[in-house]
Amino acid sequence: MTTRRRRSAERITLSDVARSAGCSLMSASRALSQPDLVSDALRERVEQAVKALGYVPHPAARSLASSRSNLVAVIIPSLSNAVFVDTVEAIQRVLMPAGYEMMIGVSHYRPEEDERLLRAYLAHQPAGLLITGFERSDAARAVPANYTAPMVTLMELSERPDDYCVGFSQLEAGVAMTRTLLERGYRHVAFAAAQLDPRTLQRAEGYRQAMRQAGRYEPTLELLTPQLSSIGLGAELLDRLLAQHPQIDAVFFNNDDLALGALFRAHQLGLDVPGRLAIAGFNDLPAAAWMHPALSTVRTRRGEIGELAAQMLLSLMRGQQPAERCIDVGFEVVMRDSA
Amino acid sequence: MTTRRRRSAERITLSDVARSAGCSLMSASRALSQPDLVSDALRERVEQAVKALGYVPHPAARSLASSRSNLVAVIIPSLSNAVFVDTVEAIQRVLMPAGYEMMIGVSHYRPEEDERLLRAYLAHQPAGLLITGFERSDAARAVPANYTAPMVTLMELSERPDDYCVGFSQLEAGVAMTRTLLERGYRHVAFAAAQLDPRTLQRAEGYRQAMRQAGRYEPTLELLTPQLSSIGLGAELLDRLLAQHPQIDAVFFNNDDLALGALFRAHQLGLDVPGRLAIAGFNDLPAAAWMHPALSTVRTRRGEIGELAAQMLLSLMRGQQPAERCIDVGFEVVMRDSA
DNA sequence: CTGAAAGCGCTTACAG
DNA sequence: CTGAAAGCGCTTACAG
Repeated sequence: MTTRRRRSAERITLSDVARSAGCSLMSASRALSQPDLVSDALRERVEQAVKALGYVPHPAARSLASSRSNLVAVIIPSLSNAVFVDTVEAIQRVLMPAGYEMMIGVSHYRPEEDERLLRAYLAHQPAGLLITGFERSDAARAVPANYTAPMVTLMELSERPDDYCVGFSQLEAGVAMTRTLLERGYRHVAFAAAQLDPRTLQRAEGYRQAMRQAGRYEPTLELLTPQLSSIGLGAELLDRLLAQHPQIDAVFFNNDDLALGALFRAHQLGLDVPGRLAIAGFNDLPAAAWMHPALSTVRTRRGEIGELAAQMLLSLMRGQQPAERCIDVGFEVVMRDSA
Repeated sequence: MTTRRRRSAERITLSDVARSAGCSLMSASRALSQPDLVSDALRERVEQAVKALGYVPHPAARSLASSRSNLVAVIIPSLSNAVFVDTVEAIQRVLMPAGYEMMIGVSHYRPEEDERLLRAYLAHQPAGLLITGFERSDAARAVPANYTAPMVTLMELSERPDDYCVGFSQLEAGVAMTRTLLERGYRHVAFAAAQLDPRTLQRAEGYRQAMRQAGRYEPTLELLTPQLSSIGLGAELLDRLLAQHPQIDAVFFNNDDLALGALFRAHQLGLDVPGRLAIAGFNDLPAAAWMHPALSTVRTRRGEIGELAAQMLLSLMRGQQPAERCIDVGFEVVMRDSA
């Protein structure tokens, strides 16, 4: 037996299955992909052959021939952020049983990387795309149009009529926590954020609007840094804020990691929270409720975002229009003991 | 112009590039994949054509024709566990610049799921595989042998001569922390664990060996539950341990999430840590050092594991033998204030 | 250094 | 309900 090229361990192909089932290659193909269009007898023979030979379809061949795939590309900024992990887990829970596989790309909050991933994944002819946020260069936004794959955006909301999305208003969430703090009587409310991705900046804008509206906005009370968020950074930001603006009586941190760090530091400094200084976070990570004092924060529904976005994508991939193009899952201000 | 089948937006193919560059299809192919074998002039014309047309290679076609791909399959048990996130991030940091893309599969600590993912990913003809742990059914272990893709195992160590791996001895780590606790004078050291994956059980065995060796082993001091680890569960396990065995003076938790929960609960109960009860964890997550009291734990080098494993896989995918087949990155017992 | 041809493993109209 | 043929976009020996 002379094979011109050695296949890795003589892969079992659909034509082996067909031969073993005593039918044509394409009947075998049909028996697997459109079983309804085939006689019961044939279907059974093919299924047995598949089992007997241990046949596994070749995704690349299928994708090349059909210009479709069972791949869903998911692009997120970070895996270190529990928010995106929860979202991805939820996505997987709905996509996997439906027979899809995920390609997860992590952009590390870098726009160029986000766009590179988008292009690279599109080349794989994914059946669908799940991407984070709308901010993207015009060129990058134009790319998906050349492909037929449906796309649902996570985390943010859009007014454009041709967008599909599941998220919540980051700006409104920023407004809501700031207002709550002001209503509780805090006068000098600082805002501290790291990373500075679009959603962070939207929340910052919300903070600004609420402060302006209350006539209490002071630009110097905003502390923004491009560094990556971490517990340690939260502690550091608290130090800086306290040194520069001893008059502050509350800090709204852009996420719980930072707020946790600030809470730890406050404890080290013997600072009374919330007596001397109130501290609030964003996301409601598991540790938030366990801290002493328990952290006040904004609860985000990232599991729901992942689940609903994946379901919407599933509809689109099946050629159905979802009931809503953009779903607002909302958020919830959760005041505990720290503010 | 009659196209028999409508391609999605008339994809630009390599033959478009060849036509535009005024050369044959296969010279174009060579100019891209083996540029050294081609004249400078040709290479430049092809490169220009690629740029002008915005050509993007079709991964499925390439993979089908060459029976190779730029996909590396990574299978981990969980993304909620920061340990695996750190590992995956490190893997991505070395694989991405080398031109590979990752398919991440999450098994949720379910052996069937782990094996299903292994088979599914293998069908994609990945260039390489990175999997977690060795425990796998014989059938599943046999599968990769049919494929040529090299495979490196994460987290554990192996004695078998044909395994590639990067990890550390989970058993030794369990022994080390238990011994340290005993040396510090704790007499009734309990062990609490959730999830019960192979690595957890190896650590439990380490605990058992150390306790037996010290003549202090009591089976009832082991609290094992198949539930998923979480801060809340840690608090719960502490309650149960305290109720059933008031005599315990130390608890070694299988991971930091559980230990953190126990620390929070101890604070709520007004329990003196480590005076009345010592608490130790495993992994050294970022929050561990910030707790009050700071958590004693076992530091694991998961970033290093990911990095070295990816580098080893890179060598193997290039056909080179790595210097070592199994790398032991070790671990470090970090005693802080909680024990 | 360059090219014509075959082939990777599958699916898709089109006939029967 | 079933089959013969063409084609998806690329790479790989083999010639020249």
